[in-house]
Amino acid sequence: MSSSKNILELFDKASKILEDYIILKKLRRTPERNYLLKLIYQRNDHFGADDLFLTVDKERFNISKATVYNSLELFLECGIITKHYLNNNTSIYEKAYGFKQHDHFICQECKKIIEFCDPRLYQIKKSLEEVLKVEINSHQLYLYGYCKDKKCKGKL
Amino acid sequence: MSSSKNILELFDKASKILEDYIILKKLRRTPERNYLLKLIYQRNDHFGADDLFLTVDKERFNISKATVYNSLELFLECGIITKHYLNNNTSIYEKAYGFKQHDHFICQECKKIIEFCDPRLYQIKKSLEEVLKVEINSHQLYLYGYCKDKKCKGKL
DNA sequence: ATATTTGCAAAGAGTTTGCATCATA
DNA sequence: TATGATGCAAACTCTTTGCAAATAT
Repeated sequence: MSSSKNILELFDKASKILEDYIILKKLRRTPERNYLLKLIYQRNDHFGADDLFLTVDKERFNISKATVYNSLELFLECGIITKHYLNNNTSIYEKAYGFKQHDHFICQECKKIIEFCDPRLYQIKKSLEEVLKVEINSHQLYLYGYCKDKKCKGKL
Repeated sequence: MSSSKNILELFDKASKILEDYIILKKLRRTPERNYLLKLIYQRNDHFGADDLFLTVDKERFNISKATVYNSLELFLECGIITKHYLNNNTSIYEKAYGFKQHDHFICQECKKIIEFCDPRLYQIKKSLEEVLKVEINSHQLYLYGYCKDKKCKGKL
């Protein structure tokens, strides 16, 4: 979700969260992970593991797919990125720290993703916790349909 | 979502929908598809393509995975089943005709799925259509958290 | 007769794993 | 120096595709 906050500042805070997590779990700092996190916070889209892999500057870093997947997993664990499972059995990711939890509308024709945030969802979640007798700590809502872009034909 | 209606009756109506669709699209009736649809309406869970494949009575039918996938695709097209993309990049399906559109809570510990239905979601969808200037024709809402089953340890 | 649907096997895409090497604490 | 992390390649899983044979209309 777009934000007026400085990207660098958010990257900085995400880095600190990662740092803390690394200390907590007695892991190790690596240049690969730092670089990947920076790449992620530089982009403003939903990207796949392979998209990220392809944007690695091959002159400066020799980063393998395994490392990309390992790093994404770690970033997920400490909550600085989120992961979505869209309609083709592949995962897409987006930076999460400093960005409001939000949901997605996906155009079935042109695949455009529109993000939105509706506070009423939180009321629904709260009341469902009681009704279902569960503890809810996250959600993903996907709306599917057709956008009305000139460029998009929409439903025929 | 559990329903008090007769399973056979629902299967019957789903079959008719399929029948109409087959005529409309000038496709052909096949015993494989009929059998698979019956298998689907006999079960009450969320199943993968392979789960369905494995329940085929090998004595009576020699059904390939390709046919399973083809059939599921067709059933989806005419709306008698629904498809979900859960957290491991595989698809699960469930019968849809005669069952209320509903959403899912997934326990992160024991993977149990609890279904629910909240009418407030429809209000949200309606108003988002105006705000986002889109046409919404379906949605999927997944809530994640911990259930409070005795059998489930929940969050540690 | 015609063209859809099938089974089979192979290909494909995305992700995970095994292992030797590297490098951080 | 002990162990976590890496790169590489192979393995794996789920899904799709190509093709010849079967079958519904």
